Amino acid sequence: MGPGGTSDRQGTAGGEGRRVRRHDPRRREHILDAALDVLAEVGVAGITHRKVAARADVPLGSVTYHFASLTELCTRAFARYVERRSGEYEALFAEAASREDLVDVLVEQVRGGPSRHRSAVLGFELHLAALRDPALRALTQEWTRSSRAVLARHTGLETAARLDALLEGMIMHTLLSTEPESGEEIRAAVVHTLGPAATGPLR
Amino acid sequence: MGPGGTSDRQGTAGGEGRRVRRHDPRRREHILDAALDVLAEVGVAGITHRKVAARADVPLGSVTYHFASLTELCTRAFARYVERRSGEYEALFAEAASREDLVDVLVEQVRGGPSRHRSAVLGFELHLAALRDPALRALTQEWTRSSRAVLARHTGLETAARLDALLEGMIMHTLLSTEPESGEEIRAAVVHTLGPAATGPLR
Amino acid sequence: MGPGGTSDRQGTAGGEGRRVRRHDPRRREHILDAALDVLAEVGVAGITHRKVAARADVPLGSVTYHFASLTELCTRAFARYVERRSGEYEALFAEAASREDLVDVLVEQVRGGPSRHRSAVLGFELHLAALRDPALRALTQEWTRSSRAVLARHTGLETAARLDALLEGMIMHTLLSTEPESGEEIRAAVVHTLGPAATGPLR
Amino acid sequence: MGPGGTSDRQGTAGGEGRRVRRHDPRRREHILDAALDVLAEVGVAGITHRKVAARADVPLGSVTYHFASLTELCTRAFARYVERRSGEYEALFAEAASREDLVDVLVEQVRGGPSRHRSAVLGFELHLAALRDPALRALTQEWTRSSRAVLARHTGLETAARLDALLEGMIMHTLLSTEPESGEEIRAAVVHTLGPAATGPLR
DNA sequence: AATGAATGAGTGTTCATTCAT
DNA sequence: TATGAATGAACACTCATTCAT
Repeated sequence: MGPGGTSDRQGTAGGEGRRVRRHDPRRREHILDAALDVLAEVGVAGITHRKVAARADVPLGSVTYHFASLTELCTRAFARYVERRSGEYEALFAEAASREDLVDVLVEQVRGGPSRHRSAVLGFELHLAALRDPALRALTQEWTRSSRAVLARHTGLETAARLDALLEGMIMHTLLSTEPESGEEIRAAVVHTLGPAATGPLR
Repeated sequence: MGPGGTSDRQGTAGGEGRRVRRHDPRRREHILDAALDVLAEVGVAGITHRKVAARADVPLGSVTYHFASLTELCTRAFARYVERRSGEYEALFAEAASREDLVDVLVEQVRGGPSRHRSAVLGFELHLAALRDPALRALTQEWTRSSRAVLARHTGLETAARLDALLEGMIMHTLLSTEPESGEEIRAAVVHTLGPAATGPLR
Repeated sequence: MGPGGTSDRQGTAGGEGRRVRRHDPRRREHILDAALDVLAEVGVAGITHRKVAARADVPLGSVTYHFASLTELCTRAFARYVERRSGEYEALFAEAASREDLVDVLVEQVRGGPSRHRSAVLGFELHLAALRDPALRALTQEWTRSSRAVLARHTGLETAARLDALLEGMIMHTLLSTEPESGEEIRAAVVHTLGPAATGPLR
Repeated sequence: MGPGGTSDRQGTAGGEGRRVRRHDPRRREHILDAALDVLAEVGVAGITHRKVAARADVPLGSVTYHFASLTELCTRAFARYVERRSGEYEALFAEAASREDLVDVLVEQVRGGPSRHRSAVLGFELHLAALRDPALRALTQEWTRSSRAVLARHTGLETAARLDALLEGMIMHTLLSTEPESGEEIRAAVVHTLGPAATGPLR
């Protein structure tokens, strides 16, 4: 789509006068969120400046102005994702008081819903991209470290690592499975991986 | 890239006659292998007809002649990957006679080497692509089914599913980790997931 | 001007059906000539793929297909210029039988007309570009060598070199001068630089 | 380039306070000198506001604030060049007392060194630009007039014009030649063009 | 007076795909 | 059957210029 395209927002149409919106201090963050949306939808393989600009309802030039390259945009967007997701993750498990709570939360993570779906897809996108871009490796390591730390508070370090891997694999399989995986199997796997009740420092 | 390009094979010609290779019945497979190489290197995000043609040392037109679209090329290449990988996987575990053998093989899968690396990357590439392309979903399901079946011959179905997920997660983590994960932790996780010795139908 | 622009030639308009013109074996040369036109008009500073395509009445993709980069296009175009100009130059002086003829031809070179103008501008354009691009240096050296050789046939080598430099400077000054330089001064300068009649090997 | 850029001066800031330099009356001239540097390096073809701003260590906005357009910036920069160069030229020849001195100075002009290189490149850049921009024509005429006047004080007008042209051509050839032209040839050409000793009004 | 933020036009280039041979 | 030539759409990115502050 060129500058003369029809789906750009610079047409003369639209009586709203939606024109002047200079000096939006949140513009950068706004663009990053749009980039995450695009990444969730079409992945690193499909992201373009134009898609991000359209999603953010921002001129194309604004995206290239705020981020020196598409690569940098992706990197920053993924960083935002990790930061945000780490917070959510922490909050999620902070509320788990009993072992049963813990299991419930873990199962919920795997079964997911629409919002979990987006988050999981972004996570895998990041992991795969990090395989080829060392600059992203820092992010995946930070994410692994922080998610294990959260789990370890309930289970001990060794179990946390196992659990982390198990979740990663199960989430992917769940996302790909057409028939919804029965909750029972997931629960059984989680419980088994958690091991005997006394294992963790869960009071 | 046209005749002005620098990386094409044409133009310099030379009298060697290395030009005529008409009617190569393996041409199709040759191209698919090249496509897998490219996918391993740059992923779905970076694959192009031209890169595949260059890798296969084949004219650009040959790639589009044998495959109607880039998407189809990727799909067929992934199918080839799954087929081949399934065979390897089966062979790998067929030799495991004792529980100890089984553990060894599993650990080896995770620790991987260069050749495992390529295979793992392709696997994740396929999984991620399948999240968005239903046509690929059939492949991931076939792969999951077959790998679980192989494992189940040693462990029972339920354990196989767990193990499968655990491997998936651990492989990804190992690929991304900078410091080489200690073999001990991997072994411990595998053993724990396998459960008490008597669980499986391992004769 | 984007793909949706109005001055591109891919519009649906024009009942002529001027569409199919595939397989023009002279396409490359045609583009090079167009590039020289553009270079003469707007210089290295102003040349673009699109201007060349428009001038050649050829799709944009055709230009990038035949030449890997704009730099290569310019280089090849300049090479074509030097080759052509060398031939013209040689022919021009081949006809000069007497010393008077020689002077006439030289004066004519400086006074120039519209066609000389274009050629001179291209020459300066090439010289300036060659100052920064070593790849073009080969062309300017070839041109200098060949033009001096042509002159030397009438004057001896040393005089040829002087004459060559004098012409270069005078042509530039003439091009830039608003009032048309009197032919007399030019002639006097040429005669003086040629030196006493007996100098050259002009029988 | 925006905040995402890597070569901008902002962002890293630091507490040095190297930031406030308001009301610098020499700012304009500073920018013009930077523009000349850029023109010498990349020519009219490559100059941009950003490169000039970077070279002058000045905010981008400062360049567009002081000069209404890039064209105007170039014009003013070239004007500065001509003015300065005229002064230098005059000073150079003012010291030439004898005909031998004169020849020495002229030869030195052609053989040049790094500083002459820059100056010569700028001169050719200006000449070529003036071919297409009548606004610059005034500058080249002024430069031609003044350089001829300087020479004419030693040689008479007619010889000055010849000499001027010869120098222009020889300088360009020297700049482009890979092997350093022998000083002898240059000297011989200059002496020949100067003509018999008595020609000029050189006391 | 001065500048950071912003944007629309346009650039070089890549590439999937089509087509004549 | 196979392929070199061709092309239109899109892409990442640059930049002159404008404008609010």
